[in-house]
Amino acid sequence: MTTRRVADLPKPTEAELAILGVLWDRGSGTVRDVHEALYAHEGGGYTTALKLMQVMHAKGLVERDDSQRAHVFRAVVSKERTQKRFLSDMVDRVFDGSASQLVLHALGSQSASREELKEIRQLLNRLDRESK
Amino acid sequence: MTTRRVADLPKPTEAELAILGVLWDRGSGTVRDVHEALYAHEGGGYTTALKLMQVMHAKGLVERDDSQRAHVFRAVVSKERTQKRFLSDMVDRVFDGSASQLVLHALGSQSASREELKEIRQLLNRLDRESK
DNA sequence: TCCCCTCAACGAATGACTTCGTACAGCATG
DNA sequence: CATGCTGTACGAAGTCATTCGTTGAGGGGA
Repeated sequence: MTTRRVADLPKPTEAELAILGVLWDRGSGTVRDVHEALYAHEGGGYTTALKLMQVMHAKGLVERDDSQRAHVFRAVVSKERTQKRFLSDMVDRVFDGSASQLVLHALGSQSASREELKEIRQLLNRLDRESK
Repeated sequence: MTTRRVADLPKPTEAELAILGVLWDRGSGTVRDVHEALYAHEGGGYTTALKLMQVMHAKGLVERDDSQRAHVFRAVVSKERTQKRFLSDMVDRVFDGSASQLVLHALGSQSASREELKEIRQLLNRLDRESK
């Protein structure tokens, strides 16, 4: 396996997702960056972070610039695309394929600010118009 | 481990969730019921379903009536509670804790019927009123 | 009674994810 | 050059989820 279409990339695991989160925030990062952001303060070993990132690279989830001694990693998949991926997986597996059921649960149980509610309402209006 | 508070129940795995889905639909079911609903048509073995349900029973996810020769299983956790659980896990892990970000993604990428949109709007109105 | 069918129990094998120990390379400093 | 620091590579071990084969119990029918 040398290359892989983006659509084929495996779903990130728990630990991989946390690492992607750091890379999305920073744009890019070394193993040390990730280790300090995620593992250092709770005793996680440096090589644990390293190994995970090597695995992620093998899977194609991250790309690596090894022109520096400390290799620089960058996420291959965008945050939005990954969020969408997780979302539709969950709609299928947990909400019987009904996204609006999920939305109702999410709105009902979690808190949203007034601005967020406004934003949701605007999207709702647009959807309403489009579905005419 | 003999008993366990509901709140402590482990998050169902992929396969466990599918089995819970059958039990939620039917109210209860035997291993054979579950096997036929999920595994039979794709060549999955009977003992695979059995083992999974034994594991689920050991974890406390299902209860078992063994007064009949074919034990009858029933979900311990409700569908709604489980949906909520998965939802908030995902909000934390994938959407940086923002439920409304998740809602926006879900509304944007998935389809919803007009009735569903209406229902969402009503909930939105109520939330808006309450946040005053 | 004897055989067959359905069932639960159990253990083994596999594969994925995670964690960590060890080895080794490059570089700077004394 | 020797030492120490920072880095990558690699493999082993542990855990968990999943799948399946085998065994044995129990009940019904020939």
